[in-house]
Amino acid sequence: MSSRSRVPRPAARRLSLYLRELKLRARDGSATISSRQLGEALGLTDAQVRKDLAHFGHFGQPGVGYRCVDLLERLRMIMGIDRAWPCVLVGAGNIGRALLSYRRFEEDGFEIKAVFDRSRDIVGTTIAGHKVRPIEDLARGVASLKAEIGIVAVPADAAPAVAAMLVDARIRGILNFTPCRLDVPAAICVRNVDFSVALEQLAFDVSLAAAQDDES
Amino acid sequence: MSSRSRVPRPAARRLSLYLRELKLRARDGSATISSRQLGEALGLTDAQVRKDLAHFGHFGQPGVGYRCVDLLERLRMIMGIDRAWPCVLVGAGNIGRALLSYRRFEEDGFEIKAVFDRSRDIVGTTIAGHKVRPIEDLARGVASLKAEIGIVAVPADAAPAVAAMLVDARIRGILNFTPCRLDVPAAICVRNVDFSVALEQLAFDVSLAAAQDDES
DNA sequence: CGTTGTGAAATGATTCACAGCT
DNA sequence: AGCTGTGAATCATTTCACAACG
Repeated sequence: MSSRSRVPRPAARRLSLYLRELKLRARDGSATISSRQLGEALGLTDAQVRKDLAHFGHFGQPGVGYRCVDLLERLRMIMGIDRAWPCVLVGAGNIGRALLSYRRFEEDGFEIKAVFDRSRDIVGTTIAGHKVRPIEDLARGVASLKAEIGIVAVPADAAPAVAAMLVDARIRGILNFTPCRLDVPAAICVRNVDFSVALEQLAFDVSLAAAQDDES
Repeated sequence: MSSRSRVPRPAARRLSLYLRELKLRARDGSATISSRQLGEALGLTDAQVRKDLAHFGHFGQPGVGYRCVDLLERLRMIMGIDRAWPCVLVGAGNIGRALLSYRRFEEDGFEIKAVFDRSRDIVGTTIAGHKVRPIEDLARGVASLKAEIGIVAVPADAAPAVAAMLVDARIRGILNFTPCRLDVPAAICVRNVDFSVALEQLAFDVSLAAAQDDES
């Protein structure tokens, strides 16, 4: 489809939020939703919702709004999640285990096809139905499963090596749960989920809110 | 300190990134770091680093750069993490367990002071040194521990009720691991960590990268 | 009516470029 | 020399406001 180079990045990132709200509405049986309703649910203005969606096509009906199920399906196509995304997980520690038990991924086509760990104690055990394989099998596993996304949930010190292995294995994207900045070729997408950063930013927000309280 | 209303939000969010890199440099024994080095490590331009930091004060020395330990301490003050932040965790499932074992929080002054769950099977057990308490004790616990941050790691259906309880308990900030948008008064800060959203955005990025490959 | 889609205006953020300091 | 801090210029995003539509 058309050139998405002109789509503002913030707009592209909000698509997941629209998707989530639409799933809820569709499940609740709403036939349509207006940009105002969608915006209200997400803390955005109606104009922003319309402009965001308009970057990708003409999905709405004047006087009516957007048909939930329709828009849902269109967004899935646009985001590339109208198909299965085979994933591999590296690291079967606490975070890895939590991810394996997190059923919500599968709803969206993300399926953890294999789990790898370096610890001899963990390799061979089964966690939430997944047998843990030795890290040495990673490249072969990625290739044979045609996995495109790698989830890194290892201790920080192992992260660079794991990232390098995933790159060698021709992975396309990495979801990084370690606090390291992974140094990978530009063609490989990385998204970081850092709990400490999230907590710090929250503390910052709370501090600022407290400072504003004091002012008034 | 001065009015921070004019600090761009993106700049404020990058402070955590600067902090993380500075910790590394300080640990490695670097005395100073230039805006260019800091930017390179984080994928930003030197000008942006300087402008970001200049929003909060004059921390650098022309011809030299920034003294790592100094800047580290200043950033901690600015972000409000130069003190302890007592936290409570609600939900002792897989994610909650992972968080309890995540030692990195404590390094930064975030300490989980109490854990609550609604399941009779889990209440009373001890996880990573924390005894799990019944959810009914939440309000009392928050008050007696003077907890300011609540971490929500419960199933999605329980999230709204838990958020309401935390609000009633006079919490200041919520770190939300559920895929729900929590509806709380404006004075209460919420930061969401949604694994599915992260995966979706990653898949989107990968799709776009693939589309660009095809073009060329 | 109410709602979308969209140019135009306003706001916000980043980059540039350089004076001034060490 | 090397580097910071910053006004000015550029670039990006959001909001406004309204014509066109069902």
